[in-house]
Amino acid sequence: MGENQEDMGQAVKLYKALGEPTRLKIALLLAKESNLCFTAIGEKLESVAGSTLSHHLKQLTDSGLIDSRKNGSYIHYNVNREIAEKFAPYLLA
Amino acid sequence: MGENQEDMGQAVKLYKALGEPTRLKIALLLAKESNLCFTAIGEKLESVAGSTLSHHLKQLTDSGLIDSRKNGSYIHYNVNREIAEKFAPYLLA
DNA sequence: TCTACAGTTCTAAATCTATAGAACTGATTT
DNA sequence: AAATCAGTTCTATAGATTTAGAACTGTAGA
Repeated sequence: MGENQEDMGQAVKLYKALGEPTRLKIALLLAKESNLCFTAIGEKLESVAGSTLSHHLKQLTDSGLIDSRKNGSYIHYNVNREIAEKFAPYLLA
Repeated sequence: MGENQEDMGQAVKLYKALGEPTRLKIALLLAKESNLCFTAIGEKLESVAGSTLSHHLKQLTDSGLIDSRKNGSYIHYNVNREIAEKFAPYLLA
């Protein structure tokens, strides 16, 4: 087969991350607007607690779909476009 | 935005369907070999009860990712390639 | 230094999901 | 008709997931 086990593991994580409405929204937000930080993302979602948002962002970054860069006390998030194209180009459409 | 609510709903269902190891395996199996029927799929997975397999196939078909065609007492399954290309081309790689 | 802000971790509760056994429907074969 | 095979539905259970409050860490600013 063309696919190996590591890929399968990453794919499951990534699709599981996207298979939840709030996280899919976050991914779509970040695909549209780069470099949003934690608070900015939270403001674009209606009523999500900080602890919940943190949990969702962790799953998305753990899957490899989004990258984070720390700048001072802010963390900026971006979609990893190479990964998105391979696994979920719908995000970039 | 380019994405509408219906698309979001379908996308969540589809990614949720793929975000589980057994279902991802099924999708990869079907991407590689077309027209497998229920029992043939079950045989390619190690130890999955029929009721469980039925449940998984329902989720995959409900998401639109796989199609089913009844032929006598058999049901044959196939990946919907148009949907796969848009949402998860990784399956076809 | 003290306060405020950005984000994380801990803990707990409610909900959801995966799983399979048993009983079922409907088509096929003998 | 009776038995068999393909697949579904019902029911129950163990485990995972989502959610948020509270307490926390680290950075920035007054």
